[in-house]
Amino acid sequence: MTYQTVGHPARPGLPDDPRANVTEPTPSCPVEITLTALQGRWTTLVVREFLRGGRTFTELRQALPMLSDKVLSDRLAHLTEVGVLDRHRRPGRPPRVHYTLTPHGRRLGPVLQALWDWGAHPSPETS
Amino acid sequence: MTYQTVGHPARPGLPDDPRANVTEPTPSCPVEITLTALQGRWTTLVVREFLRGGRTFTELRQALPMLSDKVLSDRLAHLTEVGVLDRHRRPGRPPRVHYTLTPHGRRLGPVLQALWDWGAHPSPETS
DNA sequence: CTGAATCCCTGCCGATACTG
DNA sequence: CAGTATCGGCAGGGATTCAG
Repeated sequence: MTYQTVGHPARPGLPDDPRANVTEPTPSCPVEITLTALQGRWTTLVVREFLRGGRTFTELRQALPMLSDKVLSDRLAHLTEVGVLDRHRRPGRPPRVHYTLTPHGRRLGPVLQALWDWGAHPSPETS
Repeated sequence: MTYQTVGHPARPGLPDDPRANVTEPTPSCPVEITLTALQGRWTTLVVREFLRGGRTFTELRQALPMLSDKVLSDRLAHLTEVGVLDRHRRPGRPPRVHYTLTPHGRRLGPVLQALWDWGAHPSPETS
């Protein structure tokens, strides 16, 4: 945690970092990086399944029956690409592929927690 | 905070709530609610501007020059609708509209902080 | 079994032009 | 000044089919 401000009290979500002043949704902004990693329908639910332990393709399909194979495949590939998941081929019959969270991926726990907290808190404005 | 588990240690992002077991991206899931509120390009940057204080349409346009009027208007309407912003018409000449964060919107600070933290942390896997 | 390829459809985003 | 209306382009997501 080195991004925190030193000159004045920390304002949540507003670290004293040059990237906190971007005026465009540039990919170098940490917030954009995270949202990109979690981007796409079903992605957070897939991550949630992994927070409960390693999973194979088939197990995920059973846990999320409404998710099509193609999209599941896309999500797993995406999450692997951004360093959230590790992919392990299992030799043998039938061939299965095992996915696990990387340490980096495991750190998404607090992120989902924060998203959950805000959404779980009732908004007086929303009808 | 009543969603926390009671029977076993809390697992971050995995509260002991029936909604934590949804198998679809249903709008009632708190995580979905938050992601819906922050949905759309530029949205987090607009929220960031408000964490720095109330803003008028013109001030926002100056702060985010690459953001078109239409999209800015869309974002402000969306954020107002989900209870993040309050809208105040300023009578007089020229007519200005002032927006401020609601208490609910102010609670997005920690959310953006969590998103920032994860994205700012280097991933050993990402090329 | 675990995806990859293809196709279509929908919704977002951006630009431009117009109104109270 | 602060939006609304409209249009086009493009990318995301779902279903189906094919391959290693």
